[in-house]
Amino acid sequence: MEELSFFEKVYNVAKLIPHGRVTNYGAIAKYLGAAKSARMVGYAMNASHNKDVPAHRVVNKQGLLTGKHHFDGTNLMQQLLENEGVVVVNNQIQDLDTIYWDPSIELH
DNA sequence: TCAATGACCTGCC
DNA sequence: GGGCAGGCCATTG
Repeated sequence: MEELSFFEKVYNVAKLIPHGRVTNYGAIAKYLGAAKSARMVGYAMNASHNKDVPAHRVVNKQGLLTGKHHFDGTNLMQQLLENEGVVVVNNQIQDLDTIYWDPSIELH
């Protein structure tokens, strides 16, 4: 795992996000041991379009779909989340505490 | 090649 | 308790 670059690690963790669950950039960064690198996680998501990474399951800590603008459609990200049972209103995830998934806790 | 930017978060004043 | 600036790695101009 440590042989992989930061981006590779981000991709691996993002792939482990359960169906219908969401997490934030800081949680992934913290799990990777770089809590201050949350920015890089977001940037990695930008480069994860070619990868098999569910970038739509990764949002900011406020539960806002800040990266939705980077998807093809206008509300594609929201559609994908709603398709998994995640309630999204006005680009903001509802019941975030319920569907929140923390890799540092779940994956230990 | 150097400098700036980017789907953010944490810590300090 | 709120606001501001720093930090991180990779990519683009």
